[in-house]
Amino acid sequence: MAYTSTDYKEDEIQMARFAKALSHPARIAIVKLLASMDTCFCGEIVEELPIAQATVSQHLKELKESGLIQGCIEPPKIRYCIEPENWKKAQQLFSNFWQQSYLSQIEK
Amino acid sequence: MAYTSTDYKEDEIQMARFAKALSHPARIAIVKLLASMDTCFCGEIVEELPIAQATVSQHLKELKESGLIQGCIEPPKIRYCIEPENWKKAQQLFSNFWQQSYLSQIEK
DNA sequence: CAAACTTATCGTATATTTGCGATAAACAAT
DNA sequence: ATTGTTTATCGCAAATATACGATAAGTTTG
Repeated sequence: MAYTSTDYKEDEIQMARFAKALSHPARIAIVKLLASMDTCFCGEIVEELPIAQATVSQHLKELKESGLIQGCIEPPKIRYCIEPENWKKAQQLFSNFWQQSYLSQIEK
Repeated sequence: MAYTSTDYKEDEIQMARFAKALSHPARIAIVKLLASMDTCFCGEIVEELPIAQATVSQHLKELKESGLIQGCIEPPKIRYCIEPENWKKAQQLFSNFWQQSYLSQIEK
């Protein structure tokens, strides 16, 4: 990334990171799968999606780097699940973001 | 975009579109500005951000294309504001998304 | 009409993303 | 030890995104 906290607020950068992680349908689908199944293996995800294993692995890597999910090794597989701390943080950032609108004031 | 609704659910594609629109700090900052000020002119946005006018215009275009904001011509300026319908739609998509997690069940 | 003002678009350079096949790495089972 | 299973990484091609200066397009004002 080219920008720094000198350019933008730390919260804005963090929220943009989460948003970027969710900016592809495959990653949305992956996270929804994890959120609904509690946990699952990479292989199960590959079966659900219309893309190759290598590509799924790449999307998983990005989601891990965003902090939204984590993977624990359970030889010979890897079990993926939501990362609770960052999940909550993201939830809050987005919740505040949407409600910040003057529209939200009108609705209430 | 290369993918279709054959590959992913329409909601996932739509949510990814909104997320993509918010995947850059500059665009987050712009939308926050619009949400807080109710409406404002392009020029005011340019003054707030650490990027050139041409770049701001490009970000505004992307936000418009995502449907999150709209611009009405008020010669010689252009007044930008949140697009209420899509804002609400995005708000709902994200709200459902975050709450879908098993974590949300635990919290309640 | 000319000059000033506001915003969009063009052209271009660079960086990042997406997708895949091929292959490696790590471990289990035989 | 060899084989099979599972996931990550490499290397590559194509597409998209980011940023900016220069310039155009539209409108107002002098």
